[in-house]
Amino acid sequence: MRGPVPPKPYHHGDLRRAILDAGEAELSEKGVLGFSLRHVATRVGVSHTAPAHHFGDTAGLLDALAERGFLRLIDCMQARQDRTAEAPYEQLIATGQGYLDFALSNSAMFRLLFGSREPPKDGSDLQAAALGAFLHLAKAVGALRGCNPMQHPQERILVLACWTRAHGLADLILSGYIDLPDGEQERDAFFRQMLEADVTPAAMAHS
Amino acid sequence: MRGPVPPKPYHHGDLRRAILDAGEAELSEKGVLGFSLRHVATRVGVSHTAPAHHFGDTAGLLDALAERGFLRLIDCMQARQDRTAEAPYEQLIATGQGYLDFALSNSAMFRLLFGSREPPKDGSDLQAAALGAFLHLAKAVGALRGCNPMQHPQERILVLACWTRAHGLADLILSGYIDLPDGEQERDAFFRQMLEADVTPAAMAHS
DNA sequence: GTTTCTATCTTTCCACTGTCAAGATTTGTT
DNA sequence: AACAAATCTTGACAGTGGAAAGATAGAAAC
Repeated sequence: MRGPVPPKPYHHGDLRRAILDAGEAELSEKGVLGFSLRHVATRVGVSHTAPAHHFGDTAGLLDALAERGFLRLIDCMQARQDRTAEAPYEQLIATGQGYLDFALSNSAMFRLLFGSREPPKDGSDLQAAALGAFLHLAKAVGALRGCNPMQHPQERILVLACWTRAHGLADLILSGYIDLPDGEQERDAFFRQMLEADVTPAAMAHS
Repeated sequence: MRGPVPPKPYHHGDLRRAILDAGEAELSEKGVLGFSLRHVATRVGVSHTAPAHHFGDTAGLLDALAERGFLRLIDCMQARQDRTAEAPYEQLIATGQGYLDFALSNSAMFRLLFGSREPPKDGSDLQAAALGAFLHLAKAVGALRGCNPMQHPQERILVLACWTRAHGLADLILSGYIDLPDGEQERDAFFRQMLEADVTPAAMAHS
């Protein structure tokens, strides 16, 4: 026999984290368009205005979620790198494949990070998180090229080029305009083929 | 002296087109997230349920708008090609630059086409419109390669590679993560640099 | 130990949204 | 002229985010 369960504490204790967790679930289930702040609050079991105190408005919560998202993106890239040979070029490919892993298994979050809203404000935590993800890729390129790409404009272009290739592929797959082959190995091979495709002027000229 | 203006015709006459026009304006002003069906109806001067009869629900209107959007995308690519030398490679670059022109000057529409919603259903008009845009790019690649890319899997990969490069760049610029240089010529040069960047294994290996 | 202050959460209310059902109006058909 | 179909309006409903004001708890001050 236990005593009467305390009905519900007025103060949640760790509401901010709980809302972020629920928001992440809500996002992956309903997508950015179907995202409901009230529904998130209901998930946690608090009133629909409780999130406001921690995140301001819906945009504030989405910002905080996106900040988390960039960390998860970095995790995905790193996870692929960890189970890949340490040759710098293989590490770079793995980084890109991790980028795709993230996009395919967290499509709504991916859309939140890139496709859905206004660009992050200068100096915001969100912008810093995005920069962190970019630097993770830059590091992989730097390891291959043997220098810090952020200090050489020409090298920085290479990082951007790698990024746009992985990103464009991920986005078009999620949009439903590029079909993926079945099977994990086939997918990886397809992505490598897309990333390494030689569309330089010289290569395109002759078959 | 004119007679009394008839107060307002009960039947609009060309409401479908009027709603599409207003919807396009609403979209570019408010974006996909801020898009309001009622507001579109108010723009046209009809009741808030009038669009339903022509487009079903909001998703139906957005589908119709996206269909238009793909036509405009083709127009943008063609417009660039028309004012570019006829050398096949230059035509291909122009196609990509037209893709960017569209994305930068119709950002909300671009997001509607790619980043915001469910993939188009098989057999839908929307899917056909999207295929049209893809074929336009494929044609430019085919002219350079001297064959029909849709009939050769290896050539098709090249089309997809070109597409992902232009698309990824456009999307990351709109997201605010890649800054564009000022000036039209500088922009074009930057985009050419990004598209032609050689990230093939051999090129990345040595500086 | 009591009081006061501040952060946290709830309740209530409002304007706005998309969609449904029913009715009004016009056009087209026979 | 009468009927049928298409078009548009009115009214209602549940759901949304946000603002304002009140309730509660914990922390700090005395």
